[in-house]
Amino acid sequence: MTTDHTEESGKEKKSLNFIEAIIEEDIQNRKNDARVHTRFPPEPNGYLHIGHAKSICLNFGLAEEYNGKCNLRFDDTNPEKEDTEYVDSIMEDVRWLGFQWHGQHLYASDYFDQLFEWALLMIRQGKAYVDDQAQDVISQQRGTPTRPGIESPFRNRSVEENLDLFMRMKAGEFPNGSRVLRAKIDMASPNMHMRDPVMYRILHAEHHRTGNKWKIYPMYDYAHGQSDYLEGITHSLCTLEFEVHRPLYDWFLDQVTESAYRPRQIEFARLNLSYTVMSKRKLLELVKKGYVNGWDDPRMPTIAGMRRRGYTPASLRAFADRIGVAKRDNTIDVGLLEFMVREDLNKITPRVMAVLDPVKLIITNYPDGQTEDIELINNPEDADSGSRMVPFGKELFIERDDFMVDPPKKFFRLGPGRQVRLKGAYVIQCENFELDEQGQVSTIYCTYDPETKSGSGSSQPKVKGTLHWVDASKAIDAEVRLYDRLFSDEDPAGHKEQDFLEFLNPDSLKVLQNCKLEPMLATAKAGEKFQFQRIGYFCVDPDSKTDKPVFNRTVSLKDNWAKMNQQ
RNA sequence: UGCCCGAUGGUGUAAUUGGCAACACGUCUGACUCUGGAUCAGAAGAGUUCAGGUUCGAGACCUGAUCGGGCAACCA
Repeated sequence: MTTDHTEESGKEKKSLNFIEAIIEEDIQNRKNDARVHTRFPPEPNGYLHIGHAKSICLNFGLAEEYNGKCNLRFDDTNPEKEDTEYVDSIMEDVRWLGFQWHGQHLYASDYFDQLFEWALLMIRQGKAYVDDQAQDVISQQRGTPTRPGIESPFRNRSVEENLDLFMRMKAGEFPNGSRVLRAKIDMASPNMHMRDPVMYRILHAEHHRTGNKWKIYPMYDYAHGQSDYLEGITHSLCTLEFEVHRPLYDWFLDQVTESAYRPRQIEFARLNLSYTVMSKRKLLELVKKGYVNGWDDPRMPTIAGMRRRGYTPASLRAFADRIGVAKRDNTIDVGLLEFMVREDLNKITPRVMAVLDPVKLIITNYPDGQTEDIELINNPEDADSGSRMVPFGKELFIERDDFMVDPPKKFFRLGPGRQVRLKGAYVIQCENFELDEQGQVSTIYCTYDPETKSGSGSSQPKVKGTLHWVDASKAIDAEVRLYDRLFSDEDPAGHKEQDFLEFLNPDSLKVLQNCKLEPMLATAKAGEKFQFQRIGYFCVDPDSKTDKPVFNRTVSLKDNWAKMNQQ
């Protein structure tokens, strides 16, 4: 969304997206009494993902922006697929994102009685009929996009017979699939959806809310618009694939009302994110086949997964705002999402010391047995965040990456003879190092200059690098889970010949076991977020135990050194 | 051979009575820095899918084409 600063007024004038433009025009014309009432209508058959987050932010955001209301309505017209488990997770996700729906949460199944009455009305008006044909016959008669369909032999039976049959369908007299109720529209319509679409099918299935009351269930096209109408929805937002359904949405409304009030369906392009998949089917497959550890695996683009990963609601909302909304197909660079979290986390997150891949460093001239407390600022971006004391001693751990036996000139860290600052403490100089049998650096020996303590103000040697560290004797052990993109291909689902699973990134999860953290982190609670100084943003995973903290990497810090090395 | 959408830098989104294309991410420079983070300063990068037309003037309007997406569940 672009803002433009008008100099005279000093006010921000936001440019409108196409939906806002429609809404403002409707308000202008006092359409529907100038009300704005949207709804978020998930089917409770899976977990919400970032694409839904876009829709949630849109619907609830528009309601807020125009002093309107937004309902949460579960589209539960298919008892075979839907479950209460999902209802709960969806409500949790919406609330977590920071939105509150208007009144109670609602269900399409709340309207089954009314929908049935209206169906009866349509039958009486000769606008609907019961078709006894098998599914594949009906399907064949529907024709193709380029060839008109043909009319069902049952299309013109009497109102009485239709009424009788439909009542008996409701009563459960017929088996699944034996009959349907169809709208009588136009089998020759160039729009496939207008070729006598099915309104009701027979389903002897237990519904998660209505139990065994119903043996027939309404189809989406029939139920959705009527539900909107019953709730007083004014702007019914959905994704592009429903564009061709709109004439049907309007047609069904025409059959039951002549009132001036009308909900309007508006379609927008769904979100696509690079390096991931978004379809429920594919996400389900990842879970079912065990490629990830459940719906809330931090690598999943689900809201639950992102929450566990450490994303904040504010960052997701900012993301939704930034990507805007339009009708053209789009693929958002996942880098933008990452930028949004960093931006938020940078402001709110306490900085802490954590060494992921530790190597021992001994300060040879530091007195044996001495320790001291070093004061560290919690967050330089937040003046109110204060400071804390962190233990420092003769033996420390530093990051293995921060030392090179034979460093290049541009390497600003430690190497034989080189000087660096230990963050918040002293300047040290590397005097020596030891290798183990594998040739890996096992211990680094340094000397320190007591005069260089942080804040001492004394003229200090200029050093190029500053390292993070932890006191070896006081550090706590932790497990750290490093997450990377789940797929190594930008568009894993976009290959005709190859299955998306072939593009799974084998390194999407790296578990580090011997990480060393500053002591204060022992008491961090699940969900708490930190910046591991110089590394990235991390949060405490629910798997965390008091004696075994577990941290998830939300996103790494921007790393120019790594970038330089790639080139 | 049908119907419905869409097309603006690498990626998104703007340009609201037609007035010489803006913002964000990314990229590249440089400054600063006790996070190679953040911040700050700057740069490159599109002439708006193409061809006609209307107009003094078109990314916006008209016509045609091209390309991309969607539509043939008793799914939503």
